[in-house]
Amino acid sequence: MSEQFYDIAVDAPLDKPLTYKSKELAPVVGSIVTVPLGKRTARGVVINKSNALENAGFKIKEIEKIHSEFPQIPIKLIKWMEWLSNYYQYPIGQIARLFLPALDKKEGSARKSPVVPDVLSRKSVSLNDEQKSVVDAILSFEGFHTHLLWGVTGSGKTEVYLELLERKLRQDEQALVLVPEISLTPQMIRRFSERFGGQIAVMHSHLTDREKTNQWWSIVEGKKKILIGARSALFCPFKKLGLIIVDEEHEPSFKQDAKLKYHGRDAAIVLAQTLDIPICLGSATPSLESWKNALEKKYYLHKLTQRYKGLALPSVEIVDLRTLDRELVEKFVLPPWLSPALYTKTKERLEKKQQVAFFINRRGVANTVLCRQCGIVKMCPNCDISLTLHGKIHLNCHYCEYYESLNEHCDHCHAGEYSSLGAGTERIENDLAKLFPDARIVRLDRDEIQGREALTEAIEKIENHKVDIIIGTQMIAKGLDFQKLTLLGVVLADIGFNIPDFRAGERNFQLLTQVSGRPGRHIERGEVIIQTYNPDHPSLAHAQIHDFIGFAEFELQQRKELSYPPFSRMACIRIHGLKLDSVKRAAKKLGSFSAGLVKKYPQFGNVHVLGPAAAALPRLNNKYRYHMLLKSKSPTHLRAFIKELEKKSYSFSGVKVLFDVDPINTL
DNA sequence: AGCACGCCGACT
DNA sequence: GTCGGCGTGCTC
Repeated sequence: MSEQFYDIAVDAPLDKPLTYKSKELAPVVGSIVTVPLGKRTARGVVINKSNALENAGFKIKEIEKIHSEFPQIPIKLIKWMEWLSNYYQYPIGQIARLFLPALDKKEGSARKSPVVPDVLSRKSVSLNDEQKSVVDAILSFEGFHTHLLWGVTGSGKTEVYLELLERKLRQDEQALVLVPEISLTPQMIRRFSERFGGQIAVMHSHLTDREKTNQWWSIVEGKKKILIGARSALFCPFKKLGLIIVDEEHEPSFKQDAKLKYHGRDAAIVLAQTLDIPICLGSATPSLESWKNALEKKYYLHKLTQRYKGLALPSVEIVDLRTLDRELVEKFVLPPWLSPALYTKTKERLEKKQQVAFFINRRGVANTVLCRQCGIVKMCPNCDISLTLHGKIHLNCHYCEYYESLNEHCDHCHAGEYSSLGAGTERIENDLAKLFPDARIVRLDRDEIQGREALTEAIEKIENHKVDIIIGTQMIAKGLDFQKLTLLGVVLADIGFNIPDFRAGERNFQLLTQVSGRPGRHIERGEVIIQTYNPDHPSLAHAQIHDFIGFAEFELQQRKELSYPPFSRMACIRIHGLKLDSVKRAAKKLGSFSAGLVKKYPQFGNVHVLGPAAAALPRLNNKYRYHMLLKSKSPTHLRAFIKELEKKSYSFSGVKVLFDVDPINTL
């Protein structure tokens, strides 16, 4: 047998595959191998037969071993891997590793509790006409198409998913259902098992290595047909994948923020394209990226408009905190965060023995500053992003270098005093306990509820009506459905839309829409009260009338004017290191290097460089952090630009430069 | 990511 | 003297 060369993606942070040779072993593209690497060995995937010659300037080593216990990675998945590596600027060998299970194969031993519950009942669900026609429409296409399923809360997106899965299974194909990690509750897995019995596998980060390995093999060998998982489930090499569903496609948590910083939804779309299979994105409040694609007919839009049992959506009332009735506030002795309207309604509901929830959006930990009198928020004049308060008087923009110090009185009305936003759950709990001494209160937030059992316990208490008032953060926004809950108060909506991010409005709309779907799903029409200092904020006004289309239209116009995504692509360059001055110096050098690129090459003329500036958290884990944002209408040029910066980035000692393409978190 | 090499402080 | 701290550089 003659000697043959192979390009192998080895498990090391190298920017390209390495070349190895072999005489006796006959690996093929996709084989998992062990190769010598320096003074050690490493695993890798054969990604090419190479025509390299022996005199390439380095010594070509021999492949040590082929792992025939693993199936070969299909060529299409290798293509996808190459796309990921190229697009997200991450070493291909470290992507290859993600395809392999952590442990050796072993047949399932008796375990504590099965990952997927043993449910036998094959519940068949009947679809309404709208759902049926959506399923038919989606399945009428052959090969790769992206479908956007837009359905209001309670319109039965899951039924559509179940039917799509059923039909795919009949064709003897497998399917992948991607969901945000938080949605992967035992309740939701049960819902799928009730329909598909033992054909379900599950994959998420809370499983043990043994559990993950077993689930992995059950899909790879085709014993299980449907994999429900968080984004990491994308890396399972299916035997015969025929459909991908991405539920809650707008969820920012689909973006991984460490290592390979991929977006689960976007990577799924490219995977579907590579495999030439359909993909269905679902949401009640689609991301503007997806919505724009649907408007431009790049995605097929399918609508679900009818709610289950014809229940009306809750009424939403907006309370303007700037113009409270002082007399009433004093009469009831209310804390400053509580309006007479919300207080009175709460009282009414409690007297009717119904439940009331108080929602606090605590995401805005970054302190935004606003005038108590006129409600105007301090904004950056360059970026149209709210400024962030540091210490007592320092106002910084996190997108550019803009800085100012805070004046005593409002720059706009010259009368009101500034105050920074933030009212903790604990404070609210204490105040409510005083106002309603007989009410039983439960608090659901990260501090109070740790782990799945605590949450399940709290939910049971609420379901059995052992609780009258629920105080919670995002935790109560997600999919919870309580019989007796008829009133929900959003304590301070402003925290949500003033975080320093151009997507703040979008997130806020999504969140308000989501919480507004909670109350009144059973006994009577629900009611939502939103307290705010900015009653005219567009995300609020549209959420009030459950108007996604109107919101999207407005927001897209804004994004277009400021050329933010989806009208451009962004990349965040993160620069960090232990010494402030070397980080600063590296950041400055990268900044001027970037400016040079823009000037020198006409193709980079459409790349806009913002910063470099100190990151919102300027020191994290003992490391100083700077960042720089790139914005461009052309993804191709942006990628080429990043490649140039990457080459340059090796020249700084003691400083690390990381690339985040399509960043979700720019803090 | 590993692993080795190399250049400084502090300890038998 | 040398043991070991971790900054730096390389891996087909």
